[in-house]
Amino acid sequence: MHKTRKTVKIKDIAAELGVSNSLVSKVISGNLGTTKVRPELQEKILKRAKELDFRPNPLSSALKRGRFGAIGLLIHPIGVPGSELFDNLLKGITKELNNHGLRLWLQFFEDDQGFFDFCNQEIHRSVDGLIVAGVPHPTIHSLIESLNKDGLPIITSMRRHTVPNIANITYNDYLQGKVATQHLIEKGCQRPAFFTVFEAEDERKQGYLDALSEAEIPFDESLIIAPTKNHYSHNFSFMAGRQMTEALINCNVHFDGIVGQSDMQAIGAMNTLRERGIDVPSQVRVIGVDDSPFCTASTLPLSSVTAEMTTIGHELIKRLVAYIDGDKPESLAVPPQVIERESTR
Amino acid sequence: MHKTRKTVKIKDIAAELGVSNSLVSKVISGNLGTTKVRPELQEKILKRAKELDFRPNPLSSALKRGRFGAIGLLIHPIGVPGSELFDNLLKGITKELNNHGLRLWLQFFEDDQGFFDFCNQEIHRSVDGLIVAGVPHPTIHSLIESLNKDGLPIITSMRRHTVPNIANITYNDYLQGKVATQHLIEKGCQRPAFFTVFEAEDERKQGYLDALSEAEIPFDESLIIAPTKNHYSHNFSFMAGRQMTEALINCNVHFDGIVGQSDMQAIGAMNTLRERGIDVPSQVRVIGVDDSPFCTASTLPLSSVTAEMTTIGHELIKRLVAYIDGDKPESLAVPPQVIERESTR
DNA sequence: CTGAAAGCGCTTACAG
DNA sequence: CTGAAAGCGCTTACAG
Repeated sequence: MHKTRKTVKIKDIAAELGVSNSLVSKVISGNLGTTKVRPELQEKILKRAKELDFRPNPLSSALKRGRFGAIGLLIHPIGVPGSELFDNLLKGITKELNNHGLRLWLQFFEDDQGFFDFCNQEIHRSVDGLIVAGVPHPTIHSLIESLNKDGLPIITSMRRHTVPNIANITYNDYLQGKVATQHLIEKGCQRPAFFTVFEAEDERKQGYLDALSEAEIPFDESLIIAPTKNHYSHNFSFMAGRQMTEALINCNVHFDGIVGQSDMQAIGAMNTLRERGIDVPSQVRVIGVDDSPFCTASTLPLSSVTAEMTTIGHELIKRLVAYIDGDKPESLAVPPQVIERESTR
Repeated sequence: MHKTRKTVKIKDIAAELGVSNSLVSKVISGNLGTTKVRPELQEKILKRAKELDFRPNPLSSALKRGRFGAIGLLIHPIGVPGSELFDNLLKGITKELNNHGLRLWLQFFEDDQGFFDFCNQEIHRSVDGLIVAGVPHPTIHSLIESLNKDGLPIITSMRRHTVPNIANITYNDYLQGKVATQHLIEKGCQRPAFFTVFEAEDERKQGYLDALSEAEIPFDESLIIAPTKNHYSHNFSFMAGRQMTEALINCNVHFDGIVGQSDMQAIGAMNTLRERGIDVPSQVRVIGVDDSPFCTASTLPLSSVTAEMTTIGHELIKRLVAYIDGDKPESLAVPPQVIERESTR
């Protein structure tokens, strides 16, 4: 066994100064309550505590208070590889947690089983609140609901299939589609194509349609195109972007812009366009989604629409903290920004 | 305040079954010690605990046992954006932690101040061991050493400037340089160029030199090239790769391969080569480092050498767990793999 | 075979 | 002005 850590305890200080444990605890925590203490004694206690670098054992405090001073983050790590969406979320969460003096328990889960395992691991028994993020399968929804009903404050950050009665904070698909399209229109596009994904509903597509109609540009069905294969990792890929671009060209569709569903798709599109002798941005302007590191790594820097994951992280914590204090939070879809680069200049 | 969570406690079960708290605790934890219990009573206790979904409060157990059942991870998140090195590390760590039934406290720090703040946040008072990862400034070394001397098991995962007397687990720079070069030589390169970075010592370069000499290829100084600007975020960038490639071409250096210091550099190089009408891989073979998502997103898929971050994560936890149990661990530099793609075929 | 009791290190309502 | 005492929910050496 590793050498045990020596730690200063309240009773050590109390014994040394000849006062009670209670007084030391109260002075140090600042929770005097009805207690009065002589300023010079208070001073003396604080001074000694500082000298000894005393810190209350968080376990004992938590046990006594019934608060853990911690929140749990349960992540289902699906996302476009390299997009850094998850990294930015984590950055936002940890930063905001520090503002509240809270700590973070982190756990990943790959599938439903992983989520059930988590519930068996009792992390939810060690936190004051929980965030569940990712694109998990709806089978875990009832478990999330039941944890919440048992009194655990929970907020999710899921893209689809939100849990009934649980606030959800995520990016704004609708506005992402809309502002990306508006950006192309502002730059002069009259026939922007739209890459879609293999899904029943697509809010981004609605954003695209609304942007067109607000600009009084007639909608042409042939400008909407989907990948040929329905698999999550394929839908947003480089190859999907290439395939859809090939398809547009081969079908002789006239288009002067492309709204991708990811930066990877958009870069795939740019490469195909270039190979076919079509210039970006003079002949076709291209914009992606996520504002990932790929944008500045491609041959021609790619314009993109942000996902605002850092902001989402901040909001998750702010609202979870309020929730723990009794305010049931509202859902939120954070509006995106357009980041303009050479691909749409 | 949010509705308090109702939880089943040991004494609830004990009261209900008319036995002592002690017996319930012992039966459930499986630590009977010298205690004997009638099988049918044992059965009854376990059955009821299961029915009520009883889980011991981890805080109480930890307080009593003096073990927290948790380890801390303190990350200094520098790394090539989009490389996913950090994500993979985290994946390895969390997976291995689950095997040991341990939980993870996560904290980021941007600079020295962040590290000191962390130490004020007492996370190290709530964990059985600590991992410090990244490329932090050496000013925090003494603090790490002193935490360790106070009895906290610590392992680092740092690239340079390891802390004296603290085991360090990271990727193997030397072998990365060597196997990348060997791969190019196997593919027929006789004059591979080597991108270096703006640093005093460069283990990868030594790997390159040894690979050449083992293959009896004479070393030509003009094949070694560095970026023109010394800034961390520039050293490994796309633009650095372009600049170094331009420089090689402009100086009329004859070369038939490139070993990059990152995938971004290598992709920058491939783009420049292509623009200058030089074919990859037939005229110049290119290989990167990190095996990041960029490799399959570039126009021509890029061969790369892995960083093995998931393995590093596993090893960190395995060794930290052993350390907590009393075995002071050794350092380790995990050997890389070559992932062959079109850029070196 | 089983339980009473002490204790992990705090916090706080209550009594002087 | 200050302290004794109870208690958070477990665990375990010890006594029957």
